[in-house]
Amino acid sequence: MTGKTEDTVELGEMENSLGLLLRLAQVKNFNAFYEFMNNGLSPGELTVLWVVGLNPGMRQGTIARRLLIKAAHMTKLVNRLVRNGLLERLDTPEDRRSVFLTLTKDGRAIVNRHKRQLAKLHQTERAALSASEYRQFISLLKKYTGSGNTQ
Amino acid sequence: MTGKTEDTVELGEMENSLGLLLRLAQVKNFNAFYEFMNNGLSPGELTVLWVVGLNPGMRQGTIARRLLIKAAHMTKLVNRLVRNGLLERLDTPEDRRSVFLTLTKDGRAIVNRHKRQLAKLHQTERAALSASEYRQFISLLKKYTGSGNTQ
DNA sequence: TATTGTTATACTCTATAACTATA
DNA sequence: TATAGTTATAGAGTATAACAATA
Repeated sequence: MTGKTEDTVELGEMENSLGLLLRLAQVKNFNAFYEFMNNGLSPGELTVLWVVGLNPGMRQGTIARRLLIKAAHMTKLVNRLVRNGLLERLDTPEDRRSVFLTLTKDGRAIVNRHKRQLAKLHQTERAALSASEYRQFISLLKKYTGSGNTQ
Repeated sequence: MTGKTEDTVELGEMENSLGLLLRLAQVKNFNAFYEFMNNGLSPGELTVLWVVGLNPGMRQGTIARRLLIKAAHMTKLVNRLVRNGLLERLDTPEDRRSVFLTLTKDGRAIVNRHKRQLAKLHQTERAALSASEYRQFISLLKKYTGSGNTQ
């Protein structure tokens, strides 16, 4: 199978570059996502729906900060999901600057469907790794990102 | 939930989602990149320059496939780098459809400067991890992405 | 004055498809 | 016919700044 139709690309130190590897990993992960999750939703949209489902009535800014989504983009993303009937903005007397979010019935249905597909996706995602390697991979990612922190 | 715990976002199973963690990691990594690499170049541009430097005269399509850059985007990226005087297209008699790439003098200077800053960046990137954790992190990323393969 | 969210602009990257010029 | 690259279009995500309403 070593047909040498494709040249071997020398990467040097870049082969151990965290930045490049994270990008390659994300592309691979995106492909797996779109293969298993044909909801017509992007990973970002689905994540926001999921988080609103677990935190009904939470301010959109709080969610955006946790997911490292910029405020301007969060507005567009929420607009899209509201337009598609998956998300609702709640007007609140508590703080009338804020926007509080909740899922619609359709939104909850999408999240539940996603939940059932999540297992299949995870199974595919870790095909290249053993169970313990996968656990460690997740653990290191959490440590690197400082996940668990509020911000 | 009576007493709203301030700003604590519940993620549920999403807390162990490879996709979300990869995104959070990439944002963190991008921030580190822009903090240490003030070349006016994006990570993608610098990576292409680096790879061309290590593989002078290679076809741009070959490099694009290895870095998972789509052909259409690669064209724009190369145009930008050529316009900025960092990259040169070589016309070749061998296959006149192909575009072969090489660095200009300025391009080589940028890559060398980047090389010296890479150590500092890597030091920052692994601040949250021990040396052995960092090594394992890289190793797992390579395994997950199938890095080492040509494609 | 500071904060929450919105609007506007611009740029990077992705995804497709149609196109050219070679092979 | 197939391949290498280009062009065009659309959309997602990011970054920044200016802005309105509210606190």
